[in-house]
Amino acid sequence: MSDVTTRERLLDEAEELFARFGYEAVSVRSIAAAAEANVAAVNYHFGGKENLYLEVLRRRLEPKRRRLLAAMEEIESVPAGRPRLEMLVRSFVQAHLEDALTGPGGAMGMRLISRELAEPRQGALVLLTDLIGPVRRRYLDLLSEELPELDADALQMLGGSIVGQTIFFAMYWHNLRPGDEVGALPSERSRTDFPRLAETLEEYIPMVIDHIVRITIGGLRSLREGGRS
Amino acid sequence: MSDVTTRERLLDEAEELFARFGYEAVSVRSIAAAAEANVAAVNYHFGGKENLYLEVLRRRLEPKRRRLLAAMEEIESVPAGRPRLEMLVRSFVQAHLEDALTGPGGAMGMRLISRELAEPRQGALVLLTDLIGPVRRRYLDLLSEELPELDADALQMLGGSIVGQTIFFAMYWHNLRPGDEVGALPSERSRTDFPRLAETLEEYIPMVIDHIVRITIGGLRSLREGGRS
DNA sequence: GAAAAAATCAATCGTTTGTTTAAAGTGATT
DNA sequence: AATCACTTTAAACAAACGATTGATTTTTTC
Repeated sequence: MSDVTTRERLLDEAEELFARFGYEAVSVRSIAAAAEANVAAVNYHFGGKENLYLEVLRRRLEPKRRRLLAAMEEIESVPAGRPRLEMLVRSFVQAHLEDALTGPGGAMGMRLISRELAEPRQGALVLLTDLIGPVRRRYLDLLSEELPELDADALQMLGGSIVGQTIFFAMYWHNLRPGDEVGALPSERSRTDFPRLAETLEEYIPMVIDHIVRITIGGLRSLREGGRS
Repeated sequence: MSDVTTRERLLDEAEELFARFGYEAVSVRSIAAAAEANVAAVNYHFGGKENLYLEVLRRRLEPKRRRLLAAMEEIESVPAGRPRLEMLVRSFVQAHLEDALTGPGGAMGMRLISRELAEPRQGALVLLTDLIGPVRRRYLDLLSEELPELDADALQMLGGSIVGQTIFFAMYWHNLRPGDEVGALPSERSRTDFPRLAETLEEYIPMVIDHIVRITIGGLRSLREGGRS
């Protein structure tokens, strides 16, 4: 039939389904059906539903990891200073958000991650921290180099602010932004009065990146000044 | 047996289970068992699993809504200016985070909400926007009054920054912060090298509130200045 | 205290779940 | 053409799922 292997089709369809409905809500049968494969194919190729999920997660996380590492190496070649600090924040947000553009199913990666944060699965969270953990440590080291006056806790919280905003705006695009409900009546559409903010991901992403960078850099300034706001 | 009704026990246990494992992963049977009730009790009192979930959600959302409304009315009695702006941000973060302290099962509310953001259920998201939506609109109006130079999109994004950080730090406490795995070996414990940041919620919450407020107010300043950086 | 209403119970309904089995199919190597 | 490892297949498995039934118990109402 098609030239892509059953294994790959399973991964692709599983990713989409897992991202849309969550691990528990997706049955092995629905994955197999979407991939036009036999029910047993999941167990044959991956050894179970759980392993398939982990493989889906790993496949999405690995390029993100590499992208972050590449961005950090590029930054390390830049002399210290405020532009470097801004580059650091920007490249981090960019690396996460731009994944939503790469490839057809790329938009699913962030959903998977945000879901994993809200509903940590035994083993999946370990995989996540194992893959991303070292990058995160190195990133914090770079941040620390740039902001020696902040202690470990303050750095961690700064990182949390960046990650939190990034994940939220990713979730906003996928889950909160109105107007994409297929088959919805125009009256039902946009029953939430959230603004759409942007029409395409291509405009949304730089918009969000600029916003987060500006908030964070500005917030950082008041963090360094130390005093009451 | 106990003086609390079966209905209430079902709500309590369902909340805990839903928050910990997600809607799909929790069976009606496990809820009934935890509440020491019959399997049919869920259908008798709520008319199905889905309705029980919605009721759990509503019960958590309602006090949060009232708290936010009360906070806003208090703020409206304060003259405009920067302290009022900071109050606005602070009270919002506080209202969300402090819910994690009120009552025995209060910590579950935020988990439910963050999960709902990552995995929006048909109908549950409607409930959420119906209950929170009007409050949000009023909050944005207050923000707009304070920041007339920002357009609707910028205000929405500012709100996203606040919500994103708040939710992340709530999830961090529950899901990422190491050290609370019951029955875990000391070696398995804190396999993630995330800092604990605080030992109790009582110290964690003001710490996070201060951080978010500082970041946001500082970031806002650079947002108002408009120019680069 | 009898009648009515509300709540709880064990038992069971028809489906669906993830996984396993053994047989059949496939394409390359010998 | 035979052997081989690899893949796909239909069928079946026990277990668990949400929901329902009709009988029984508890509580309320008059």
